[in-house]
Amino acid sequence: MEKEKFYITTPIYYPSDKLHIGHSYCTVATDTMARYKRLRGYDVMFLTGSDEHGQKIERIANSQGTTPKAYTDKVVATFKDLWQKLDISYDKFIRTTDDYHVKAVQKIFKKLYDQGDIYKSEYEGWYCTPCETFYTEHQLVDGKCPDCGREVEKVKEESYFFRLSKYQDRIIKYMEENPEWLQPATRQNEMINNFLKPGLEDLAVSRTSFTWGIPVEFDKGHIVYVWIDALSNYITALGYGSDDDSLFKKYWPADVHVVGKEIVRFHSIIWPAMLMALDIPLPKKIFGHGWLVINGNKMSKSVGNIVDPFVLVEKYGVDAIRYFLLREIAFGQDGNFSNEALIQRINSDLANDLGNLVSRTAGMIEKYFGGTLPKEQKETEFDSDLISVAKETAEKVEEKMEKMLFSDALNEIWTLIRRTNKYIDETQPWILIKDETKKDVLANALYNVAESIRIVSIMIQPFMPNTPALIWKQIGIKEGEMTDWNSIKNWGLLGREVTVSKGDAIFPRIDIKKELAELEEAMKAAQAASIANQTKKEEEKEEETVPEITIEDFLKVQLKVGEVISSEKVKKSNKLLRNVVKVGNEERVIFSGISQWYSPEEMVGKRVIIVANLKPRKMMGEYSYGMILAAEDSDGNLSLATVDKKDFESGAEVG
RNA sequence: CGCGGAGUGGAGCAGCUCGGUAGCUCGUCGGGCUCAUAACCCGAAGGUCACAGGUUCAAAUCCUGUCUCCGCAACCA
Repeated sequence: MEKEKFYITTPIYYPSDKLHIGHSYCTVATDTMARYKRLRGYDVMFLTGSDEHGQKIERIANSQGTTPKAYTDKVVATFKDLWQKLDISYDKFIRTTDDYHVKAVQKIFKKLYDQGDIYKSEYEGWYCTPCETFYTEHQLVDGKCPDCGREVEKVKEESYFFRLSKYQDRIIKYMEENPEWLQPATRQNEMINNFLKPGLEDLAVSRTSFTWGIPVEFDKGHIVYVWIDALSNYITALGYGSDDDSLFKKYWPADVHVVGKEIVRFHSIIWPAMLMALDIPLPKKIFGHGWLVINGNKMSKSVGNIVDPFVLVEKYGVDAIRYFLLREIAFGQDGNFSNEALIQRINSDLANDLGNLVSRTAGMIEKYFGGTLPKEQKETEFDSDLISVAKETAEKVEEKMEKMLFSDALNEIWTLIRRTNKYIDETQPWILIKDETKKDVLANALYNVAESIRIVSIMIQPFMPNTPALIWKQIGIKEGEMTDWNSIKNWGLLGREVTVSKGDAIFPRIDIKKELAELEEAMKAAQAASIANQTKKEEEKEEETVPEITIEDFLKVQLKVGEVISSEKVKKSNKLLRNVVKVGNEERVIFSGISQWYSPEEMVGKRVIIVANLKPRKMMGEYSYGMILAAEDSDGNLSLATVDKKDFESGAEVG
């Protein structure tokens, strides 16, 4: 009989930056599912990759004095390195710069154009010449460039459009008829309410404003924009649009696209519309997972709370990290990441519960029987409950895994681990050993514990690729029939004469206090290194580009001392303070993006230096009259420029 | 009234679709045990299920309203 196929994908990641623990989380989850399906006998295709085109990459490469291809080659190498460290068992890694992908995308584009699903038109936008960037109406800030604040000019850019609107009703209908299609269910409501019901607009699918991308074959100057380029990776990776599409025929439709919640929209609206247009079946499922948040905050470079997976793996090993990610966070929801929680989990679940169970079992078999259990064994009254829990666990784990409820599945496995620890207490081997006539009972008890460990070790395989082998070595079994998934439903498969060889602790306990301190430092060092790298480059660039000015230029800027009369946080903004500043006899409102470093209370009474003749600018619905000066260090921390005499006259000129 | 998510014992979460004894892990306290990685096992304390109304014999669960937090967006002079 031919194996059933299972095609699973991660998003393809954008190499504008290093990958962080959030990307790792997504990929680890996908990998775990892939491993699980392989264990269950499926013919699995697991795809991941990189999305390498676009203006941003072009710019970064330029700023580093290199080519986009050379730049992405470098970053993609670090992707692969990370996946290797995390034991990601992908079957294929697609790069959107791969030539088969490029050709296939061109074909797709042409086909859609020929059949009228793509048409040429132009879209109106705003162009900032210095930044060489297009903006849409709503991206503008007070009618100016959101990047540099300069004037923008209205331009029409020629572009190809995909008839997204045409597929709107079909997508809504599809979602309503297949409520399981987009998981978790709340995401579907979001899509329908936010995007589908208000109405879809046709989608601009080409650009002429940059060149790093896949050219539209029949219209030079146009580059295929991200939608068609990136999304089609899921089919081009299988050879769709190439001479050999046997893999595509075999594996498509995908069984599940695992994606982050921020890109659910693309995968549940644009991608299905494209597939409908191409007359290709839709993926069977889209799973939008949540984010890892750090102490309740989103991970972000500007906050500086990026967690580096390399550091963690280095310190605790892959299996512990993988376990933590999948156990601690309910898949589909946001979850907290913290070093404390990580170590807590490692100590309590891995070291105490699992590691110690293996240790004490191997220890007893060695100590009481010299390493091998005798054949003569006699049942105890506690056996049946342990055995039935083991059987139930196997069923429950399968149930949870089908729904990708990784945390729940692990929870079930740990229930069996705890039950096994309890069984040892119930049977009291250390008492039995004192009675020569009860050797058979003792042997049986230890056998059951070993058998339970065997079953546990099989079920944790998808989550922890390395630990099972360590356990097998200790309880004396080899990979094969005895480690097959189906064998977990078969209590007693392990030979009665178990031979152990006690080794080192699988998961040593961690001194939490000491470790936390060390970890903080390692993270900081890693961060500092990467930030230093960046800022160095930025500084070099700035030094080059900031021209000298004359004293006349400088005198155009009117600096004055102002006294902060009152200050309040601006609602809905995480950086802005609204300050009322007294400058001489007048009071003016000045907004300032410093609330991360200064509380409103602290601000009041400060004598700050302001730019007094700055053109007023509307922010958050109100005008700001001037700018409060602050210094910014290399980490982005701000410190206000103030005058050092506390009651210095406000309104005084600075120069 | 932009959209969405969340508010459950000290912490982190489950339960809410299909109303009916509030559950799990960690932590705390007490006990047991000693084979083991100061581990394991048992027990206890601790919750007006954000708040206010409503439906119902019965609401954490359904309905209405309010508040707070988070994300998207906007902004970050």
